[in-house]
Amino acid sequence: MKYNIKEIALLAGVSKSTASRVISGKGYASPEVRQRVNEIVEQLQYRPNAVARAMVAKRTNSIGVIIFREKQPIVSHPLYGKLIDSILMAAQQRGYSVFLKTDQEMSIQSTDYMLEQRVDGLILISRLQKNVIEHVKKFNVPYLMVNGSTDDPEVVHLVSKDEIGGARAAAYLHSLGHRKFFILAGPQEHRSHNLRLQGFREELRRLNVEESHIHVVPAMESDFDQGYTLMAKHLSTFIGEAYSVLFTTNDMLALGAMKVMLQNAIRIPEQAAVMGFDDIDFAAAYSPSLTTVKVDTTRMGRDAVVLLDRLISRNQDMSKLYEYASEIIIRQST
Amino acid sequence: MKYNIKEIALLAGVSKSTASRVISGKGYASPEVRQRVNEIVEQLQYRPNAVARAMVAKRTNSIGVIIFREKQPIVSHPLYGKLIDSILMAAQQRGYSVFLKTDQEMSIQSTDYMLEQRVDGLILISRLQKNVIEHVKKFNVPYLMVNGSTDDPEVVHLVSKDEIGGARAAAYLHSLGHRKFFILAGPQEHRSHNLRLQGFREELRRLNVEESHIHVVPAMESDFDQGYTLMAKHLSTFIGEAYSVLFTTNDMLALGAMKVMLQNAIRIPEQAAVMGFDDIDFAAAYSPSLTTVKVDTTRMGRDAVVLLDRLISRNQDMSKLYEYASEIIIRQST
DNA sequence: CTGAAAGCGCTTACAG
DNA sequence: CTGAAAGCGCTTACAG
Repeated sequence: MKYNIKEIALLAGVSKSTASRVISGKGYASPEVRQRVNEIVEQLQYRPNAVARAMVAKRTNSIGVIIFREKQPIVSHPLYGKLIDSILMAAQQRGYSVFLKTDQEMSIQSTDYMLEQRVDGLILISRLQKNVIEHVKKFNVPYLMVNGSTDDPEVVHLVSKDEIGGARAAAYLHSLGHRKFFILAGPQEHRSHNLRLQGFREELRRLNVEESHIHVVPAMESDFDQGYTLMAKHLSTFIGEAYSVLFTTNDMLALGAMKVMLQNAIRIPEQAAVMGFDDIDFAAAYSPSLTTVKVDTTRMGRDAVVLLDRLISRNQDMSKLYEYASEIIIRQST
Repeated sequence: MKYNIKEIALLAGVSKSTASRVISGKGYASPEVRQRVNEIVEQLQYRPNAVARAMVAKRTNSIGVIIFREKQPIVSHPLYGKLIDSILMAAQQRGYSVFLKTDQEMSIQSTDYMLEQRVDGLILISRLQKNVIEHVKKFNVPYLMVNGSTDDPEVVHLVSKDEIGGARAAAYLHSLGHRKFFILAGPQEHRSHNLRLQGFREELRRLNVEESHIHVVPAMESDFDQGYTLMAKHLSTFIGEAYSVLFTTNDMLALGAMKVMLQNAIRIPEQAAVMGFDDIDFAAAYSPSLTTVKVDTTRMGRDAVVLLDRLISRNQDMSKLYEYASEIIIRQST
């Protein structure tokens, strides 16, 4: 039930070359021949072998997407899920297939695998080891980074303006009258957690908020459980020292912390306000819904594909850094 | 910077055949030759071309995964995200790359695309049109269905025991003393929503719950917003007629409905209990956390790969239907 | 407009 | 243990 072009050609009474021309749609063929071949193709449900095509074209029309992340969930993480959805959609429109891989070891191995598959380009997501970039470079395959961090000015990367987002969050909360800030700060080796915290703190400084009125609790992870655990641990401090607001460097931490607060009958936002960062779907779904800083993941995903496509086909010069504005989304928690 | 085996062979001073043998690891080669080739490979960072390999092996070592779903979110849907995570992991362990595609039109096209890529096997997820199956069959490529519905006894498919799960949910709620049941039932053309509702109702019948004490509201969608909208619309009925419990055919609907209840200061579970189905991550994260029926998506994903692998390599006879027990997870909402 | 030939980068019998 | 040859399924100049 699987035919090749030779058989199609034979049945249509033409040469492989001619069959190829009509099937691939490039090159001349008389209308009669064209029709004859197409009939056979239809009848036999012939599907050209993309592997063979890739072989001669030296192009697979596929891109590799790797998410580097230590912890499960990976794809099922709300943020990355959104990104993948958007990448898939954009890739489809441009005729790319996508190989998806997650890499918990943040190793070179998954990248190597993609390289062997001869993907036309690579989208590297999240924090990856420096040596991964070094490695990819050696093979000069087009690639770009989304939401990662690098000090290498040559790397095309898409990031959100986390520092500004953090600053805006601080300004917004300050404008609401808050003067004592409790902060849950995710892993500082992550670019975004780091910049969000920095931006937030700097803005508070600018606003002359006393250092002693800012309490930062470092989080080793950045998930719901961590938010929950940490808030449970520090709740007495939070209440005892009368902090009026909690800011976290992502939504998951905020949601986890909020759950503790709700369980302890703290009224949000009356007794304490909460603000996160990312705007994952569940920020809106939670009750009370979470005020946050929105990162436009959908757009970043789409742009990643568009840019990679440009890198692949025209290889023209383009800027290396793409920054996405973040927007404050005000909801019930503040 | 991209070499082929011919160049490696040349530099190592051996024939392509020999180089191939050491690189692929099959076939004889003297230790000295082996080392010489490996050195060159290492030095040049040679990576064999998987496309060419696939060509001769007539095997790509890749599988295609397609999620059929009308609405966004697709990958970012908590349930499917989990499934993908698990599939990715299992595929990696078995040396498969995975092509991922989402298909909003539930069409044949995405499948065709995978077929052209000559994937070794196909995992079809969620509800798909009947003609997709017909189509795939023609190409006799190994495939299986996860969480879909089919009356075709030949199709290997993995499903959860939704009917039993529904029945158990009913029995559990009844045992808590509930006698008036309000139900939000997702699209009945979906196998799982349908069976969950059926199982639930049948159990109530068995328990002699009066028909008039069961109120079923049909939902056109199965997402958070739909749960919210529907509950908002029917809240007066719910309260007015003193239903003591809400059961929904999935967690998203439950969470949406719960939000309405919380906003109307209904105390959960004191005034009204809520129970969902799926056990997505946010069921546990919500406040109050949601009692639900757990579907072991992680296991289904893993098994899907294992079974597909068997289908691909040994093609041995195997059962067609794999059912997964569902387990009640009791949390704060009941 | 059409066909024979070469080639994409590998692997795999087959001889030696 | 090693190498020459054929072949996987296509496409692409090149002649005609």
